[in-house]
Amino acid sequence: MAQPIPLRHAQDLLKASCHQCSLSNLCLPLAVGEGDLARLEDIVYQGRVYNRGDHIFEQSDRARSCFAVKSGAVRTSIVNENGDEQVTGFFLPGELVGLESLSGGDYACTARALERTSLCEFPVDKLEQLSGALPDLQHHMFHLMGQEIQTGHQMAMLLSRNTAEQRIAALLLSLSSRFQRRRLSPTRLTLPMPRSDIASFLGLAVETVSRVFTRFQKQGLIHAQGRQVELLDLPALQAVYRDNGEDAPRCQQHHSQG
Amino acid sequence: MAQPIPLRHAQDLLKASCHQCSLSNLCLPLAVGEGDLARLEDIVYQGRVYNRGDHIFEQSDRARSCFAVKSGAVRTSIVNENGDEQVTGFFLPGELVGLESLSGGDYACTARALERTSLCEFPVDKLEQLSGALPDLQHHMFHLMGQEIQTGHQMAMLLSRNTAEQRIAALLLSLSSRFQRRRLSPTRLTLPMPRSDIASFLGLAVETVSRVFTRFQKQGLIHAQGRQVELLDLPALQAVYRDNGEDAPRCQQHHSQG
DNA sequence: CGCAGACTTGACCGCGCTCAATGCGAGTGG
DNA sequence: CCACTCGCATTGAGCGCGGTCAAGTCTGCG
Repeated sequence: MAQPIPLRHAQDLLKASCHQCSLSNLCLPLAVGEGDLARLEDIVYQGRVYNRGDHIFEQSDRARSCFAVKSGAVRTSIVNENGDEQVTGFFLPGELVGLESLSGGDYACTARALERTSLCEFPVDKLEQLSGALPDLQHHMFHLMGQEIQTGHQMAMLLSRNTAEQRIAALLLSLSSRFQRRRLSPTRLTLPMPRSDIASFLGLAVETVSRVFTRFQKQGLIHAQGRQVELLDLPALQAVYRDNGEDAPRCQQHHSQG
Repeated sequence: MAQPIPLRHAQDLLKASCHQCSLSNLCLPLAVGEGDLARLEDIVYQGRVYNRGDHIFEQSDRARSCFAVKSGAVRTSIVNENGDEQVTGFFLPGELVGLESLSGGDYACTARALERTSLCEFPVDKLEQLSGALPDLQHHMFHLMGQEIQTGHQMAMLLSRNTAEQRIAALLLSLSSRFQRRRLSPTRLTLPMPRSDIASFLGLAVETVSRVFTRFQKQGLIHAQGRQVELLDLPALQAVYRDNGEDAPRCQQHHSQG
């Protein structure tokens, strides 16, 4: 996190530099050249800190900004007309939250900090202006949004055609590779979210998530204690994700083909 | 593919004008002023015609263009490493296919014509260049992509928290409103896709789709004969989508709350 | 008219949901 | 230091939605 920064004026704090950020190679700065980085720093509010549970933006509020995660973790969720909530995404350091706010209008989801989290804020109007001026930035924004769309389709596939075990394996593998991108261990993770968020995100009941975790543990795939998870056998997890674990088709399983 | 159009020079064929297109108020032209429309027409290949089943682009091919549907209908699908296919979207006249190709790289899905279909093709590189020059166009592209992301989240919600009846009601209502946008009847539709595509899109078995259609018919909500569907009671369909139809909670139903 | 592909209908059964009870820290006050 | 509580996580019992398998039925087309 970003606390031990020497206390200067708030101005300075908000204008800390992307140059020094360890995530600049995962975040927007990677899109622009050295010369243009100053212009990006010019529109960003850096280093805002949120505590666990703090709301970053709220569904139906006017969408003014999108955010890059600097440290901590964020979850987004939507509430439908029925009143029940679904988690739509988890965001780790280096990732952008609220890209869909570039559609203009209001936020389509609510974003909350899952733990102590610091964010950089990009006002959408300025980001749009700057994208018009910097082709590389525009290209990168298109790239990110395109990827977000693809992620959505992958998610739809996961939710509609895969068993509970496959969904959870997929989530663990996704987290693993995203931890690895940040040069953290891909096998020893601390989940930033409770089981209930995992359940909501994957379209399962909490009980099912819990049961699958214990099943994986008994099979020696993971070692889990609360939010501390060790992935003991990545290839096996990938096999679970791909074809539900066993090559021997013991019996018919849910959703075997379409 | 492009046969029964009066034979002129290919040049003329490809440069038919957005000015005259009845969909210009649903499509990209709506984003740019009269003066800039020529520049959009300049980069578009108009009026390419595809027959039912023709592939428009293929997953893993180099992503060169996105497409606007002029008439007919398109479906996109992805094939995962397991080899099974999932339909990820249906596209009707006025809608853009392959927006996620703006991520650069390869197409993440396959697009096929569901019936005789004509499309306008926008090369992504030129579209990107032009977006840099025309802020309104860039804004609109961001808008469209942001909406696509939101649609994905809605889809995830539908797939993970809703019953078969709710999913099918939602699809029918979606089609209804999209037909209405084009000033067609919102209650008498001809489905452009077979049941199997509906099933794949909604994460259901074909048999289930069929059963729900007959159930809806018996309840007087729709009248369906093959792909001809009449929506007899839109409010009731909306009620089904929202809370599974009945105000009396007769018994516990799948996914009642999260 | 017969064949193929799309759609429908029925029988059966399993995954994952609901309901309900229990285990397990962490924070609080006596 | 322990009793109490509250949130989170785990475990068990029971059952329904929707999937698979397997026949039909309908429709268009050569």
